[in-house]
This record gives sequence, C-alpha cells and structure tokens, in this order.
Amino acid sequence: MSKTQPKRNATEDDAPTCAGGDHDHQPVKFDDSACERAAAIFRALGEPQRLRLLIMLEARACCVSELAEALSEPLPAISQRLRILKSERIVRSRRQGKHVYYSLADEHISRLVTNGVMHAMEDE
Amino acid sequence: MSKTQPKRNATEDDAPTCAGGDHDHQPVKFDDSACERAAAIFRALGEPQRLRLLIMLEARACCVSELAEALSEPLPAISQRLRILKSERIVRSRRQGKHVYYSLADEHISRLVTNGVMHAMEDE
DNA sequence: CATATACTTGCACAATCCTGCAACTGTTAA
DNA sequence: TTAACAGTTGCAGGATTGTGCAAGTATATG
Repeated sequence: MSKTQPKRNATEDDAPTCAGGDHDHQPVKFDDSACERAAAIFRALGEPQRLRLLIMLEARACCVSELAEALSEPLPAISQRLRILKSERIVRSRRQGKHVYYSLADEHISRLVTNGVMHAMEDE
Repeated sequence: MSKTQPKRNATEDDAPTCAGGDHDHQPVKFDDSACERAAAIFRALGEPQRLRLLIMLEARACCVSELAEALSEPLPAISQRLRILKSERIVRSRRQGKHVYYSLADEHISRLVTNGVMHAMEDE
C-alpha cells in the first residue's frame, strides 16, 4: 500500500463520492454518464454568446430574428448557437406560422442560468 | 423600420433583458462583463474530468494525491485541472504540511455543481 | 545538507470548437 | 406557382483548449 495519502483514520470508507467502485450508498450518488452529461450542459452554457441568448430566453420565448436583432448579429449565427443549445436539450423550439420560437427547456435550466449569472455579478 | 419581428404590441418595451441600451431597471439585471464571467465559470465546469474533481470536493476538501489516486490519473493532470478551476475562483487551496488541500470556493459553486449533476441524472 | 515526498509549471501536439459565408429548406402571401 | 421572408445546414479557416511528459519548486525528514 502506497502511503501517498495522509490517511485520516484507518477505516476503509475513504472514497466518499466517486471512487472506482460500484457501491451506490453514498451521500452524493451519481454515475459516470451523468457526470459527462452534466459537463456537456455546462459546456453549452460556457460561452458568452450562447449564455446571452439564454438570458434573453429566460425572460420570455423569442423567435430567431428577434434575438438576432436584439443582439445585432447575423441570423445564421444565432440559429447555429440555438442548434447547439437544442442538441443539449437546454432550449426547445416550437413553430408558429413562419416564425420559430425558442424557450428554455425547463425550470432546472432556468435556475442554472440565473444562479450562474448571479454568482458572476456578486463577487466581481 | 424593418418588419422582421412579429411585433406583439405597439409599445416600445420590447427588449426585456439585454438589448443594446443602457437602462438598468429591468427584471433580470445583468451587464456585459457579468455575462462573460458567468460563461467562464460554466466553461470551467464543462468538462467531465474537472467536474468529477468538483463532485469529489463537494463532499470534502481533498489534497491532490488523494484526488489523483481516487480517479486513477497522473498527479500533474489533476494539478493542472485544479489550476484552471482555481483561476476561475471555483476552488480554493490551503497548504497543510506537505499537502495542499483543495475545496470548493463557496456555497454558490457547490449549488451550481449539484444542480447540474442532478439535472443530468433526472432526464436521461 | 542531502533526499524524498507533494505539487507545480512549461512546452508541444492533437483535438475540439467558434465563426462566417454561401446554399438550401420551409412557410406565407400575391 | 412564384416571390419573399424565416430559418437551417455545410464547409473551411482560425483560434482556443486539453493532454502528456519532463523539469522545476517547496516542504518535511534523516
């Protein structure tokens, strides 16, 4: 046994969350794929342009041209970003006439966005 | 005036969050730099390896070798990732003897991580 | 002081991702 | 059906980023 770790006590329950084992009676229960999925969501949120889109959508559903005009950016760029957000199920789209309205997928996402921005505004 | 947008009503309060203007009496108040900062945080969370680190740190503070052993990865790799997380003030480090203990920076981050993973586990 | 442990940093390679433009699809109106 | 509007998709640069290994720093121990 390598003595790299400081070894708090001699018992064996040393891996509280995500060691290599497959015991699932831990306080924070999560599996490997959930971790990857969560990271994918965070990555999608991790870009100023996309995040700004989401902040607008948090207020209300918008169509693509609305977003493009509000942000002063070409329409294909907006569409592309929405596509990425949709592929992660962060936004959903519904067609209405010749417009496509985008909105946040659920309350969970909404809270995630809000919390992130709140945190960013607080400590800097 | 271009009639690209569907124009819900004729009033002028059409930009609820982040239009180009500089009026700050809106429901969701946030400025440009906050958006970029928030994105930077999300981006840091947006990688499975780093996220896994954070999930471990959510349970308790760990030193680098602990994390390296638990995740079966070379120590420099862990250190590198922690460096990135620290540069975004997502984790903080405190030295204790010959070990350096890392922990989440604050409750806000902890909640962000938890919410993200929870969401990921729910709908897939 | 010299050595071992614990961790950090630098650098180069590879992969991934964002962007912009052009072409294409779908919907409404004449 | 044709034309105009709304949005999507494909593709090729260019930039950013993750990874691995080697070398460097810092702290404790003999």
